[in-house]
Parts: sequence; C-alpha cells; structure tokens
Amino acid sequence: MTQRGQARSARTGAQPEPRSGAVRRPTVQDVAREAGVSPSTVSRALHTRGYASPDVRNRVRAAAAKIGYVADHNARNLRSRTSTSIGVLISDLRNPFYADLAAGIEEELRAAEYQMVLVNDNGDPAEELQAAETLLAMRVPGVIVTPVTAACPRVLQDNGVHVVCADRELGRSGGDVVLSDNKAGARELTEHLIGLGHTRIGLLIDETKWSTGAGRLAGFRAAHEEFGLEVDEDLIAYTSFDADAARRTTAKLLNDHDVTAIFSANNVLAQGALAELKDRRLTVPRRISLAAYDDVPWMSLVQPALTTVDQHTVELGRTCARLLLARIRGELPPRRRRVRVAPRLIIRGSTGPAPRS
Amino acid sequence: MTQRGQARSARTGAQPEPRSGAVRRPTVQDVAREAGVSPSTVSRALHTRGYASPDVRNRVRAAAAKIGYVADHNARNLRSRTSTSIGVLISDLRNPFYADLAAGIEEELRAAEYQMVLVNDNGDPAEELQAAETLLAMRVPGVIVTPVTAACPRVLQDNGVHVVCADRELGRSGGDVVLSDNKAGARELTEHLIGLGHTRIGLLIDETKWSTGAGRLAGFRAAHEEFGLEVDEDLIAYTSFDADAARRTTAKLLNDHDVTAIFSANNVLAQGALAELKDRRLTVPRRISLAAYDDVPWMSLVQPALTTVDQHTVELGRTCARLLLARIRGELPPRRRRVRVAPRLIIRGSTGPAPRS
DNA sequence: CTGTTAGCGCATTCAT
DNA sequence: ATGAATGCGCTAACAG
Repeated sequence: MTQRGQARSARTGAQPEPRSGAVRRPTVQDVAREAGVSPSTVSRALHTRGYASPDVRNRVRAAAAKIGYVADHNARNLRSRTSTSIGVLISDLRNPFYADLAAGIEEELRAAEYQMVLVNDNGDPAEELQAAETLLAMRVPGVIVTPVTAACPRVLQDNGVHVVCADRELGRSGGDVVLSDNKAGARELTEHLIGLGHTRIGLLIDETKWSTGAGRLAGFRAAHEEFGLEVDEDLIAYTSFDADAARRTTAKLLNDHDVTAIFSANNVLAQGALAELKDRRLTVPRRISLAAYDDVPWMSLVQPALTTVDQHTVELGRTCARLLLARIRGELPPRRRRVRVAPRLIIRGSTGPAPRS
Repeated sequence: MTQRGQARSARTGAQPEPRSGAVRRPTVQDVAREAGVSPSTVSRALHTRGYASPDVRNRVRAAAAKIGYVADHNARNLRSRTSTSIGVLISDLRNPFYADLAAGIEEELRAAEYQMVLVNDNGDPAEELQAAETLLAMRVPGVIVTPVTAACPRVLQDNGVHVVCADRELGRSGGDVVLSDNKAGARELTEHLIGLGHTRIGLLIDETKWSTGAGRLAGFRAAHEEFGLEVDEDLIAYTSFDADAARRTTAKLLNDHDVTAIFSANNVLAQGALAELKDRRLTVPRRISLAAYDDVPWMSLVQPALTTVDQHTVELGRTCARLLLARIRGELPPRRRRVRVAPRLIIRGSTGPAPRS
C-alpha cells in the first residue's frame, strides 16, 4: 500500500484506486486538517517567511509530507498572478546552437526553480506569433526568444511580459538583448586568415538583416580595412539558411572566383561548404582554408578540425536566463540592457598559409 | 465599486500605458460585455462545439479579437482539471539524441496545441525526482521521460499522470514505452561487420542494465551466434558514458587485443573511439573498421563517414507524443503499450573488409 | 441554445 | 501569530 493510499483511506475510508488521469490530490485543506491549523496558516507556513511560529511551521511541513501534498501551480498562479514558467522560443532545437542555448537557459532556470516551456517556431513568423499567444495564455512572466520578427517581442511586451532577445536584435524594439559580439569575432577570424596571407576570402552568409549576419559581415569588412585590403563584393556569397544551398553556393563561389579561403557565417553553412570541398577533393588547408563562425562539436571531429569562433552558446543561454530573472524580480533599472558575450577564436587545422598563386 | 470596475470604466477614456509585469488583461467578463452575452456563453462560443448559435459565436469571436482577449490557462486548468502542458524529462539536451527526441515530441505536441515543459535531469536520480514533483505541481496530464530510475515513472503514475518512457525501459514498472529495436539494430550492424570478415570485433559499451545497452549487447551476441562465432568476452569493453573515458577504453582495447573492428554502442562513445583512432593514425577502414549505434549528424561529416544505425530519433519522439496524447484522450485500452521503432542500418565508408592478419 | 450559480485550490486581505 | 472571509478567471452543472 502506498503512502498516498494510506493517507486517503485514513481520510475517507475505502477510496477507489487512483485511475490514471482522475486522482484527487491533497489540498491545503487536507494539510490543514492533518496539522490541526487553518488553510491560510498552511499557506503561510509553506511559503511566506516570518508569519508562522517554528512549531507550527514544522507541524505543517510534516503533515504535508505525510499526506503527499504537492501545491497546485495553477491555483497559485491564478491567485497570485505570478508564474514560474518561462517561455523559450527558438527556431530549431535540432541545430546544436539552439540546443546549447536552450540547455544554458534551462540550467539557470531550474536552479532558480523556474520551468522552461520550450517552443520551436521553425523560423516562421506565423508560428512564432502563435507561440507568443500561447505563452501569453500561460501568463508567463517572461520569455526568451531568438526573434524572427519584431512583432513577437512587441506583442509580448505590450502585454506586460518581460522579453529577452537572444543571439540577435531586431531594430530597437524588443526588450533586453544578449548577443555574441559578432563583429569582434568575425573580425578576429578574418584577421587570422589575412595574417596567413589570404587576400581572396569568400564569405558564405545567409542573411545580413539581423544583427548576427550584419555583425559578422561588418567584422569581415573591418579586418580587411585594417589590413588595407579592399573587399571584393563578389566574394560575399549570399545563400539560404540550409546546408544544401550552402553547398551549391560554395560550388559557385569556387567555380567563379579564385578564393584561397572560405569563411562560413554559421555552423549550418559550414556543413555545406565542407561537403563541397570534400567532394572536390580539395585538400584543406593546403589548397583552401575553411573557417566558421559558431563552433559546434562536429567541427573538432572532422579531419582537419575546423578553425572556428566559439560563441559560448551555453553561457549565452545562462546569461539570458539570469537577465530575465533579474528583470522579473524587479532588480534592474528600467532602461533596456544589451549584453555582449565575447567570443573566442579557436585555431585548428583547417586554416593554413595561403597557397602561392 | 471595485478596482476592476474602475479600470474597466477607465477603458472608455484614456488607457494607461501597460507597465510591464502589471497589465490587466481582458477576461471573459469583458468579452461578454462587449458581445452582449453572458460569460458562460463566451466560454462555450470560444471552446465547446455545438452549444452556441453561429451568430453568437461570431459576435463573441469578434468581441474577443477586438479587445485582445487571451484565455488564462491557469484559470482554465484549475477549473477544468486539465492542462495542455506536457512534461518532458530528458538527460542532456546537448546530446543530439535527446535534442532530436525533444524536437520530435515538441513538433507533435505543438500540432495538437499542447505545450512542452522541458527539464534536463543530467542523468541524476535526485534531479529527476525533483523534476517529477515539479511536473506534478503543474498538474500536467502526462510526462514523457527517458527514465534514470523507476521511481520517477512510478511516482508520476501514482499521482494519476500518464507516463511514456522513451528510448528505454526500467523493469515493468512505468507506463507505456517507445523504444528503438536495439537488438535488431545491433544485430544487423554486427552481421554487416561479420559479413565483411571481421571475427574479432570490440564492443564499446557503457551500460547493460537499461534496455538500450542490454538490447544492443544482445544483438551483438545474436549475430555472432548466427554465424557460429563465439563472443570473446574480453572484447566487450565497458566504459562510462563519456567521450574521454571511451577514448581511454578504446586505447586499452587496442593495446590489449587484436580487434579489426569496433562497434560503439552510442554516439558519445563513438566520439571517443574515433578520437583515439585518429590519434593513432589508424586508417579507417583499412586497418580497422568503426561503426556506431545512433546516427548523429557529425557521423556523416567525418572522413570516412561512419557506418551507423539510425534510430529515427525524431520519429521516436513523435511516436512518444502521439501515444501520450492518445492515452490522455482516453483513446487507448488500459493495457500497457510497448512500441518498437525499427532502426535502419546505414552503411558508409568506415567499415570495410577485415585486414588479412 | 443561453443565463445563472457555484466553485476549482490557493494567497491574500482583514480581523482578532 | 493565527483564522475567517474573499476572490483570481474560468467552465461545468443546472435551469429555463
């Protein structure tokens, strides 16, 4: 006989077996009866600090444990107009970047006894907005989002939900923002390539309208400028956010231009670029160097391992969560906060001296 | 006059700016007034089907949209004793296996208008139990878990929560279960190796107490038996669930035994094995073949690409979610359901004929 | 088909 | 320090 079973039969005699989906759980009332106090005292003893004598507090705690009481979040949220569920809105959990981000967020939230409601929006504005509405319905106090559209943070904020934009920033609109210092990272990586003698570097990139792509492009340009090199605009190869497309774009880049190095703006594009290089049996880095922004595990497993920029994605996630929680707790001044996490260049085997032409 | 009344009458005039964290959202009452019907009619018009005239239904919908009404899940859940939040309890979101599983689950849940509350337990029994309690508090109708301990599914079920165990099974205890057919997959992979002439195959494995490890080991043995080969027990190399440990174990295996192929029981161990092989500059597959259970993206990016068993992890996740939803909706007969998802052998370049000794 | 009534379980007034 | 009363916003019973 289970602990719960005992508790119940002690209360009402024979009680039907808990058929799943239809179990009556103990309430504050039950705890109150068990401890010989009033329901409000139970509430105070369990949560608030200072308004219950140690004696009563212990009695209540013991009673709660005994009958297996578990507080009902829905009731608590309804009454107190607060929730410990946090919305996390990302594009694609299968992309290790987002998975790491979510992992960092979850870790921090869990430590603070908050829960993560995770929604994939597949990068689709409609799904993103839909998700925002759902989170609104859940009355979450805050949301962390890698925004697709400015409308999403906006509608959340208009309804009093704290928003932290992760990884990218869309205009001035939405709330606090935590991002990798894309420009600095891309610049450092480009400097590394130029330092190796590369002057014709192809940049494989999918977008420049978000702060991520814009920043990485800016860093790419800044490094060239620093070395007095002019950027050949034809070497900036725009593609779509998709490994296959990136592969085709890489092929085109290789066919049309005599590049000695390729800088992929993110981990997805890098996959396509690498596939094309392998297919052509171009030895890396002797014939061509390859580097990527956003270090993910496979990049250190391939031969040669890729030179990358590590965004500290998990830490990025933790930072988002810490910032959001501080905001929710009212610990932050009202003005919008922008946190930049410094990336780190990791030099591996895929980049080497430019071949003599 | 109540504060609510005041706030509402104020709405006709100038509306106060929504200060974040303290916004009064419209309620059914507000919609009712706007549409000229009663609150319960609003509720029915918005949710239940058939109990409201089309005319009224449209009026209510329009009114709700007009004033920006978003239902309060907490209140709804409290009253109706149902929730659309589903708990998902996994070990490590950063492992692509779990990420894919979660992605499949989320996809299916979202399509059914359920939400995913994702918790990482880091494979720690205490954290897992803690998470179960949290989900209990949230009054979720169901949980999908990759269980660490049988206690977790049990406590959930004892409280009337539907449980689907994903990927592994701990005794008979917990609820429905969805798993890869580990034995069949491992057997097929082993057959492939034996078919290539390998007779001394090292099995790199971390556990055999769960159905995953046990099944893979069983498949490994079954294939040997089928070919009339005796399994050399010394070639079953136990290690811990960690790439570095797997690497050291691989080193030991190579030092002590003359294996011509290595079968890694999962993606994490494969990483360690590959690292060691690369470090020793053993050419794969000429000197040694390498294969792994659980296909993850990097395995097709390395050179040569790894021969693997694809578990259809995303589909595994979708299946879990579909099963759980069917259970919640009461569409399933009471008896426990065990679903096996057939895996698929993917032969790539890392496995080849056994070298003549 | 619709309105009225009555809580879901809890945290918060307000009294003592 | 504790207890009694009061809703949070919603939906399930009941009438009509």
